[in-house]
Amino acid sequence: MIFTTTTEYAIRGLAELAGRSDGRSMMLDELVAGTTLPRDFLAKVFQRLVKAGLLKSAKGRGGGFRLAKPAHEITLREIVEAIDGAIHLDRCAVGLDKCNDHQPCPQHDLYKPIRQRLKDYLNSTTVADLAASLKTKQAWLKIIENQQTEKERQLLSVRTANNK
Amino acid sequence: MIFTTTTEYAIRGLAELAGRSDGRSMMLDELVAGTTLPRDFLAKVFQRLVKAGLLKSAKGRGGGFRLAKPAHEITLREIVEAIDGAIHLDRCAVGLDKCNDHQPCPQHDLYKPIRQRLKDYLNSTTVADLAASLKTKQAWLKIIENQQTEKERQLLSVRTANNK
DNA sequence: GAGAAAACGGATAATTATGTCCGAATAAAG
DNA sequence: CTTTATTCGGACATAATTATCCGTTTTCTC
Repeated sequence: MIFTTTTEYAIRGLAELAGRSDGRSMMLDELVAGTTLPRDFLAKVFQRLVKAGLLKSAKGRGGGFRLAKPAHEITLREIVEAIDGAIHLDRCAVGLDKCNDHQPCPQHDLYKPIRQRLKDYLNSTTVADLAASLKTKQAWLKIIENQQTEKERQLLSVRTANNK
Repeated sequence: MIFTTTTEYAIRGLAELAGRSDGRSMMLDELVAGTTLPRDFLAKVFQRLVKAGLLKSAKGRGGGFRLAKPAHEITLREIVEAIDGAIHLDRCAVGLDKCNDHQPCPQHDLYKPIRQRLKDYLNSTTVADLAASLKTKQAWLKIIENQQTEKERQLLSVRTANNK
């Protein structure tokens, strides 16, 4: 509802890159491995990010992608704008033309605080934050998974005992 | 960024209906007159709203559309869900699977308050609010327009004086 | 009952978003 | 210089969204 799938790929791709590259250049195949990111489509997305100045790329053997600046300096807003163009949160729901902060309508003002919080979030959240979140979550999922297999093991041993 | 164009048409159409029908049935041609709403597409959208129970329709001569319940009882959320299906605000930005309130990731929690405010807005804003906003804004635009033509008139009279 | 006026429903077209493929350009390694 | 490995760029394919059209059904009026 908030991001297009293309934008979401950009976000996820950058988060993976920041979280696993340790600052060095990383190839697409490497970056995509172990994720559900679509290789070829992400290639297109990354090309756009290169042109937007968020990524740097190197062709040929040993090439790949790396962030054009530190992860904590790349905001969600920059990513969204690189993909979708300037953010168009300024139209009000009622959708009459000529509605902006200089010519607001009542709905415009009602919606404004929400819009502002969204903007704040987009401006203050960086690729570094996303990478950290991604790592935390992956670790967390791993724990869950282990707990489940442990449960299955116990369940299985009980069944085996009953079948004696 | 928030609503699809189809949803926006639904919102605008309902706002026009609520603001101008005085509770009586209104034909599409009448409702669309003076707006930029696309007649034929809106017809499709309204059909969906009828099926969703937000509108009632009458065929044949003297037919048209009317709200299925009072304007202040129809929320933005109902409209959005009638068009886009159940709201899917529950995925986090990082977009890993299995992310929801029971299995959150850090980003999920950061984004949660924003999501909540959006939901509150969708739940608390009604067609009656939108209709009122629309009217206020139209009146306001009218004033602006008059001010501008007044300015042009003055400017013109100055020019005429200079050309004497 | 005939004609007119309205929403309904299905078909189709146009546009945009998403996804795939492949040769070209580039760079490193042998 | 040849091979290999990578991104780049364009072309193409598919799917979803948005938009338009037209005959059908329903209802009112005369």
